Amino acid sequence: MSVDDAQLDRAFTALGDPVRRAMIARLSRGPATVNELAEPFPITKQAVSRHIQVLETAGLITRTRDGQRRPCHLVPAALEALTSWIDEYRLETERRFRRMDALLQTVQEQEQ
Amino acid sequence: MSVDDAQLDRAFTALGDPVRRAMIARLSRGPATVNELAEPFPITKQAVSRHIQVLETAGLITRTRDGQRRPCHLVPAALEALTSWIDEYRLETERRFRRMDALLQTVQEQEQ
DNA sequence: TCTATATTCAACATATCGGTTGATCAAGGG
DNA sequence: CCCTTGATCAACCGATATGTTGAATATAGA
Repeated sequence: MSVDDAQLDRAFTALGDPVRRAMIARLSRGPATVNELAEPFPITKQAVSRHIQVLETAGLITRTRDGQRRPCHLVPAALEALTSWIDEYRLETERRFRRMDALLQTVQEQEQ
Repeated sequence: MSVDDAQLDRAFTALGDPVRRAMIARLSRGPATVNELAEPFPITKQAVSRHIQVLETAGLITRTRDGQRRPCHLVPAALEALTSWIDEYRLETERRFRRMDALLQTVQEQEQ
């Protein structure tokens, strides 16, 4: 289950901001409204509202309705898509390193 | 082994660009110079050079020297730090979902 | 219905980003 | 000692990001 390039752009860029990462951390403990998410930050509700829109556009959160509130919910599958992308290249690199180590080992044994 | 907030900013932001992600993909298959990394892209070498600096500042790559070349190498540990950050919150969310499912199950059984 | 609360929209200022061109620096090879 | 090659620095430009304030919208509740 992979996502397109533009969606990866939006998701990684969304995580590149400390306010939005703090919101992710908060939402991992349960849904929260705009006001609740805004509480820890010294910025306006409007600014928070836009951070939330960035996270939603990136697919990292979804929003429901509860009267006049719009609770936000984390989307674990979206986070998983990001770790999958990263891991593909990290694991390839680590495999390559191990092959190099093994080769070096072999060469050293030959020399003896 | 965690990294500070500003470093996470830089690393996630660095991954939020398709050119830089393509460079990461390329480097997972082995070291490459600025010219080699520039080859697939219709942009100037200077622009590529700056993308590389962004990746280096983010700690995602390191650079060695080979004569006048400056080969780039992927740093798997830096990638691992990012997946760890993401996974912490994804796993917490998934655990919470499972607790909610279990609770719902219990309630439904009570009703019968 | 009137008012308060939750959220968003619009317009604006400022900063950063990603690209360009042109100049510069550093190392190698004839 | 030149000249080429690899890479970077500096100045500039247009687009986008992040914050502000003020107005608008929508639902709740007396």
